[in-house]
Amino acid sequence: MKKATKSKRVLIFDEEGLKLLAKHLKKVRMAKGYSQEELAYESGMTLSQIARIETVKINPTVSTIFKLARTLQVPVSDLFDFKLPKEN
Amino acid sequence: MKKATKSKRVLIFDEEGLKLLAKHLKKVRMAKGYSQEELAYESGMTLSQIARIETVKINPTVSTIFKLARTLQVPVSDLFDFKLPKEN
DNA sequence: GTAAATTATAGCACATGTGCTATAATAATT
DNA sequence: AATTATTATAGCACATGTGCTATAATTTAC
Repeated sequence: MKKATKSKRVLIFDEEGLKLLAKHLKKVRMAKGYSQEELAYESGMTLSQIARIETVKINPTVSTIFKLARTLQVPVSDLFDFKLPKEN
Repeated sequence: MKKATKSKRVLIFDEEGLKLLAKHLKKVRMAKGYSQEELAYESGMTLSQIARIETVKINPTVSTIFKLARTLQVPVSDLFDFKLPKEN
C-alpha cells in the first residue's frame, strides 16, 4: 500500500488495535462457550477467517465483526471495549 | 462472493450496521468540528474513503476505523455505540 | 445570484480480505 | 501414549478496500 504523499504517518495495519480486538473476541467467544469452528459455522464464515482474526493475520472488515457480534449476541461496542494505545 | 455451503445466510455487506456506523461517524466528526477533508488529512487517508464510508459505499476495515477514532480522539467503541438490528 | 467550501462520484492500479480446501500443529481427553 | 478436538497455517481464486486523480454535485457563505 502506498505511503501517503502527506507527511502524516499511515497506519495500514493497526497491529496493536487488532491484537486488542483479537483478545476481546477470544474472551467473549470462550465466555459464550463457542469453539472457533462453531462460531464460524453459526456466523456463516470460515474457520480460517476466525483463526486469522484471532491470530492477527488479517485486517477484518467491519461487516465481518458485525457478523461475529450477532452470533455472540453482544453489542458490537463490547468487542471494542479497549483504549487504543498511542501511536508512535 | 460465494454463498456458504451451509444453510446459514451470509451477510456480506451489513448495510444496516454500516448505515449506523456512518451515522455515528458523521455525528462525532461534526461534533469535533472536522470536515471530511480535514479528517481524511489528519487520519492519513483520502477524502474519497471518508465519503465512501459515510455514504455506505464500502465495507471499511477495522484498521481504517481505528485511524478515524484516533484522529477524532474518541474510544473506538463510541463509533459502535448502537444496537445492530435483527437480521431477517 | 455568485463564489467558495464541502461532499459525492468515477475510473484505475494494486494490495488484501474472504471462502474453499487441505494439511499441520497444538491442546484436551481418554 | 494414543485418540480426539481444537486451532493454526497454506495456497488458490475472486471480490473488493484503498489511494490517487479528476470531476460533478451539493451546501454554505457572501
